[in-house]
Amino acid sequence: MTRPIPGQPTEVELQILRILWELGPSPVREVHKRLEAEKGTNYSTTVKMLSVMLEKGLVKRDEEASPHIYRAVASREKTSKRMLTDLVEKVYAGSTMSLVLQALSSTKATREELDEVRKLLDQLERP
Amino acid sequence: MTRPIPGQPTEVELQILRILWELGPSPVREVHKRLEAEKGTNYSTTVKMLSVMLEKGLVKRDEEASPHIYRAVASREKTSKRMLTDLVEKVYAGSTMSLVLQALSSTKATREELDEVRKLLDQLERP
DNA sequence: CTAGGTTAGCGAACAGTTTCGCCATTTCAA
DNA sequence: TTGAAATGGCGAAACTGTTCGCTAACCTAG
Repeated sequence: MTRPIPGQPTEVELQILRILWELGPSPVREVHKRLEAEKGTNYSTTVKMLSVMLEKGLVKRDEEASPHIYRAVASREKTSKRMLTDLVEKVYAGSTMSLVLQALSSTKATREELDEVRKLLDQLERP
Repeated sequence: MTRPIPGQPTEVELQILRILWELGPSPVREVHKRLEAEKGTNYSTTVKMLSVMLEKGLVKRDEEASPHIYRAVASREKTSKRMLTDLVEKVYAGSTMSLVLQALSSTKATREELDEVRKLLDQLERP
């Protein structure tokens, strides 16, 4: 398989990142519990994936502590931004607005949420 | 890589879909021209990818015509919607709004574009 | 009709991802 | 202290996606 965009997290890597975002810095055991619940994989797999991610720089770990504590390097926001940019490029040849409109029109939102978007739009228009 | 969601287009498949969306129904040769320009791959590769995509149901082809004419089965909109849903699930555990806000705040938009979003918001609020 | 180019298809090579078995090391309770 | 359990790591197998060489079929100009 080829993942042309280097550094982009793969499927399982993303799954693990999400777990780390939710749990905060955690030992392998904690990450594994979640991962196993989601897909029934082995403890070794979790260890291995984390070590791969460590090499790629997707996570860091505190080796002083025992057991080691892992944490995501990039925030959820940064990661999603990168992934969004990537998706927009791949599907819409770069127009983020097309995607926003697409996303908005295909979701059920509460009035509060829509207001929040409006507020943001106002901010963007007069900085 | 494992792509747990079956039928989701992979990297190159998406690249080809975008070409088909732009060109409309086309023979392999046309698709290949673009793909080669983008990444310098061989004609055989394009043929193979299209046949894989045919099996997956991502494209259809008119076999009467010679050369065969390929066209994307799913529209750009449907595909992006599915991919967005997927991304939102993977990164935000389901909250599309988080993603919209994220996308909006990380892009440069013209006043016209922002107005367009507003218009959509109005529509959504009173149906 | 026929040589040369175009089109289609197959199978195998290759590369990155994911999985796990097995072993070494560490930790901790009895 | 020592044995059982937890932790960490390595390397190879299994998978999937991607690429292409080779061959067959098929047009088409001469």
